[in-house]
Amino acid sequence: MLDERKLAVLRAVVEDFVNTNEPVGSRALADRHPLGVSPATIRNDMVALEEDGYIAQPHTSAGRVPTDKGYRLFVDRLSSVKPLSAAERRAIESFLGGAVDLDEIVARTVRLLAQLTRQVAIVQYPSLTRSSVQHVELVPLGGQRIMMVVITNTGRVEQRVIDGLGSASESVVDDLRAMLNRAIAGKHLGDVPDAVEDLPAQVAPEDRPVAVAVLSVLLESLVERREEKIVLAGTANLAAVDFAASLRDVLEALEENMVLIRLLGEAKDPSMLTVRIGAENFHEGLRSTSIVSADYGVGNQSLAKIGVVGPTRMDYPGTMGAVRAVARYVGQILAGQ
Amino acid sequence: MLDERKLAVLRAVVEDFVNTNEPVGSRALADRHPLGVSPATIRNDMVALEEDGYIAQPHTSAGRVPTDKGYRLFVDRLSSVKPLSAAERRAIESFLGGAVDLDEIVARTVRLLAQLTRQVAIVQYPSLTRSSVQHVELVPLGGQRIMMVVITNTGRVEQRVIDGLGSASESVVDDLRAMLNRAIAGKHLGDVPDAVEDLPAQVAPEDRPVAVAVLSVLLESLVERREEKIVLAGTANLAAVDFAASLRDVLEALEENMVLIRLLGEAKDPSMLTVRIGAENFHEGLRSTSIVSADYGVGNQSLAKIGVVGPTRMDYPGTMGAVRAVARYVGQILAGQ
DNA sequence: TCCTGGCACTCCAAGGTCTTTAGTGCTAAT
DNA sequence: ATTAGCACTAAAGACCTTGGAGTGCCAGGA
Repeated sequence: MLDERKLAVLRAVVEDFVNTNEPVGSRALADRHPLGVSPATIRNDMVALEEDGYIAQPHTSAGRVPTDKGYRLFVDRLSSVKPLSAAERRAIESFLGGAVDLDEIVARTVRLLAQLTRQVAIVQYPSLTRSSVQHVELVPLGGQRIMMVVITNTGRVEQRVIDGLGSASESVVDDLRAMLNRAIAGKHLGDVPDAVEDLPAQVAPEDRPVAVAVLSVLLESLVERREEKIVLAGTANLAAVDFAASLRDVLEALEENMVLIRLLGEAKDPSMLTVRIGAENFHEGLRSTSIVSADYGVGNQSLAKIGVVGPTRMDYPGTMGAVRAVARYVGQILAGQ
Repeated sequence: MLDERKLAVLRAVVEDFVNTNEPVGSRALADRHPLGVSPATIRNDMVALEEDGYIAQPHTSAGRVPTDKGYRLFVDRLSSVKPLSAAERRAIESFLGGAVDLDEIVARTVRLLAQLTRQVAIVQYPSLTRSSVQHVELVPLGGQRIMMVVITNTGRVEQRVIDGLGSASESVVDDLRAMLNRAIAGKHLGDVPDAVEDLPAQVAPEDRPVAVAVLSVLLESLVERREEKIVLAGTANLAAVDFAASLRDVLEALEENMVLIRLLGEAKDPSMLTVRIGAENFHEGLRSTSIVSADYGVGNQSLAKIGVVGPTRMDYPGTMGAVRAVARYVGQILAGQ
């Protein structure tokens, strides 16, 4: 049904359309690609490709444009991830190298990815749920308040103020802190609830309310609150593109963090590049965009995702190469920290 | 030179142009505003206003459009800040009320402001330099590393990993922590350098390298590093506007945090509303935008700024009202925390 | 059987002309 | 000082024409 040459034609259509942003005709194809056949033959192939839904005509007597299905086939079978140039790799290394803390690593990563791809980049903070507790700190503030700071092994810091405690003497706080750290330091966040379950029983009855309050805030902030932070960059790159949907819809979708998190999260194959094309994205406003995402992490452990959002008409090999490379470097940097 | 009526004409021109986004002519003005004179008279006034540079014609035989200078006069003398409706005030209160920590207060504030004004909102995190130290925590990590966490009285938390220390026994860290807190807890950040100057002399000679390393990181992260965090929301609202400069330029400017910080920082009169119109903004990409900003803080102390970026053709009274109201509420919320 | 050159056909995009329309500036009268 | 009237202007829209890129199909050739 689809012989070698028809696939070559589809590949050529995608490549040319990505370059020029104009429907590509049979003559132009024959000129620019060494297909070895005449425009008339290409036309016949195009009819077949169109019947199968891989390309479409904006109107009679215009050239052809790839459909979502066409891009999908291109990504799956007709292209390979394009490795970065040596210069680009060096740029990544030097740019990410100077970061001093997690915030800065993330901030630099997202800007770097936006710059490399000339599209919108998304970076998710290392997930809380997959990391483990490095240390818990309790700091008595003035009044009857305590600040709790939890540090994870990925360098993330969560803080929360606990209010409305009656008595909270220094020594009680000290005891609690020591007890907490004994119980959960090094533990996976998922295991924290079990680990602290019987702690209240171990404190003196009069201090139990304080302990309970602290624990409930701890659990709430670490486990129940699934909110995962993400950062964007490169939205200005959208202005250059003209979308089928309005630019406004796209920008709106990008501001809804929950949508983005869900999109990134729906990667098919963990630890691999995932590409979602056009209507494959469930969100209305992103119908005319594609998303290339990847996991990053330390060793085999995936911590979170990074990704790029651009028009369906994007340079898939290049974008995929950039995303994969940046994901790897971030993993290395995090491992080194 | 500019009598009452000419000012009334200017006010009417601004208001109509903001509403319709089309050059406004003398007939339309006479119809929609009770100026009590004929179009011909209005035309005469317009000539005077144009000679003085308050309005301009896109081309001969078009209506008039306010210039930056015209908007400036409008803001300074012809309009008053429009207070929010009761419903809006209630919305603010309930929306900001549910925030649990500083991050969430800021995130909610910026989204709220974007929604109220239908423009791009900017919120700056409470400045480090103006707050004081609540507590310093040192946490020994694995290896030879220490994590330092500084908590300020505004609820902000700065963390940093200190690496490459030779010896760092538990007791040394404990001593250092106690000493540090004695020296700087409660102190203004600006006073920290003086306060810690002679600390190294107080520790045992063999521990001095550790102390010096910790102090240098502390100073670096608190004082030298002036980077102030800001958050944006509502960029999608820009899509509806058509700018003289390209949308891309505006989006690019908005991604440069340092530019925004500088813009917010250049408020003329602290603790008051500041409006910068069009070319008054030094940044190229923001030549066709205006910025309304205000300080927020606790009591008389200004902690940081919030602001709104929109087209010069914006509803100044309404925007100013929203910015002022939100600034006040954020101050209250922070005070309550 | 597959490929190719040729040809008639289609549709869009660009350019040109004309008309309409909103608005102006000026002048003379009130 | 204000106004009515009028001639004038420039942009915006409607309409037409033209050119070109591209297609589909057919008949002939390898």
